[in-house]
Amino acid sequence: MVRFVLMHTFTEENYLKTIYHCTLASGSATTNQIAAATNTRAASVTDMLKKLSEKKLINYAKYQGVTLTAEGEKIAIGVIRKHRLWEYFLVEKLDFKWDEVHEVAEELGHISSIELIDRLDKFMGYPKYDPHGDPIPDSNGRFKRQELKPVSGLAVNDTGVVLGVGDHSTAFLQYLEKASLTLGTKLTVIEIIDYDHSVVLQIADKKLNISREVAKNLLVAL
Amino acid sequence: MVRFVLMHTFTEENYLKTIYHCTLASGSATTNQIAAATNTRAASVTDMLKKLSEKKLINYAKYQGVTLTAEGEKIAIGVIRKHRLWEYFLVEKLDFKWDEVHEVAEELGHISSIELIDRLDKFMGYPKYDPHGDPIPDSNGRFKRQELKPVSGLAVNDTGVVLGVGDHSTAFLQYLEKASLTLGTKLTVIEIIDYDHSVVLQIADKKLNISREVAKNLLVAL
DNA sequence: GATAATTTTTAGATAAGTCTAAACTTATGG
DNA sequence: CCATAAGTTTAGACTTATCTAAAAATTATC
Ligand SMILES: [Mn+2]
Ligand SMILES: [Mn+2]
Ligand SMILES: [Mn+2]
Ligand SMILES: [Mn+2]
Repeated sequence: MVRFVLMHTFTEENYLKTIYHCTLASGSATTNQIAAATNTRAASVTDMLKKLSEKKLINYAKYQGVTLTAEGEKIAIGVIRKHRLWEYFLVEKLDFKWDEVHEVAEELGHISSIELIDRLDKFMGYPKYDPHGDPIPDSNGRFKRQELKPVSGLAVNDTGVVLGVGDHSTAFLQYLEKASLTLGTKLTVIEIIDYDHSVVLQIADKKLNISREVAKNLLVAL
Repeated sequence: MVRFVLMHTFTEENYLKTIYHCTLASGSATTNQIAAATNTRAASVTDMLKKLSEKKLINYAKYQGVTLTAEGEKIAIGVIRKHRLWEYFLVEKLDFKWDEVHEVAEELGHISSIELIDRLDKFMGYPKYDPHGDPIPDSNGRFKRQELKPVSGLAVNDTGVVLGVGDHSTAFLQYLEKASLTLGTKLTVIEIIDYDHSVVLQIADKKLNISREVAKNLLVAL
């Protein structure tokens, strides 16, 4: 099978992507975080960190966690671009639901051809956001991060439009689907229950109560 | 990354597909043939044959070559279905040329999801032939083999329509493209040169001389 | 039918990625 | 400020897929 010069393995790309996401989510990427996210053991992660460090894709000092180098980040963003474009394709062209696409896109996102992904991008009209509201980097790796707030951060009478999720699990996405809390939904906070911090929302002419857990992972633009 | 129960590795699938193609092309699949086709060494092939044999995907007896079992053939045809559907997609939807798609489809053809490929098939309207004229198996693995003849097998005054190629190399496909010998072209044999067995064709209002080598790999329906 | 040429298999290594168990650092809280 | 917990790394092993070199089997040739 084809492997191009300067190509990185499926596995290496996966680690880089994971490090990127960990850093974004929690400000840093530690061995255990990466192990949890990649479903491997800490010892395996350490091995890979050494390898990526030698390839100058991450900055690594024993026991100190890691950050991506410019080159490592470029690769990570490339993988994320592929992943999100494929998710968009699966939902918009092949009629998958938003909770069904992540696993398949995980595989598709490692197909090496850049030509392929650029043509796919063009075919779909250069979409800006994936089915979960996450921004799709352009072919130069540029994208705007949306300024989104979790519903748990809103006050009573605040209004927002659902534009993203903080949890991409099938379970959460299916819950939202069922509750009609899909992307683009406009909502207003009616009440915040003291006892359990659950939130009562007004959506069109209906009221809906969501738990704090849900509120934290439901992201809106004001 | 996801690996399903009863899934086979990328590599195993590749060997099965290669064995299928060898058997079709030359009636049998030998260690050296497989090694040449997969760009590996005979010793590596032997190792894999033992493994596939243990999994009951091939019938293997030392020194005697191999054949696919029913299960092995089913997997091979599944991979071929994916490969050809992706080639169709690349040409019809993403505007790749027929000589550019094989390598990319080689990667895409190993994405595990059956759901994906069935939806892709539907999205494209259940195409019957890939960009090289090869039949695309349906979701039950069924397909009709076309009865095609190489132009080298025609006699003077015979007429045919180009519907397939015997050589899928970039070089050959580009040659055909340049010579306007694309799929669907109608041709008549005007003359067969004794000296080198080259063939003079009448195509619309033009004459074209092709070598015996080309004539052998240009497949037509009468 | 013996010998030479070809093909295939075995033996022994290597590289990538993973694991468990044990050792080592760093962080914490009494 | 040190003892223990938590987090990380090392050591050693395993699996998959590959290789080269050498041995064995098959096939072709005289
Ligand atoms: Mn995803
Ligand atoms: Mn997504
Ligand atoms: Mn092909
Ligand atoms: Mn083809």
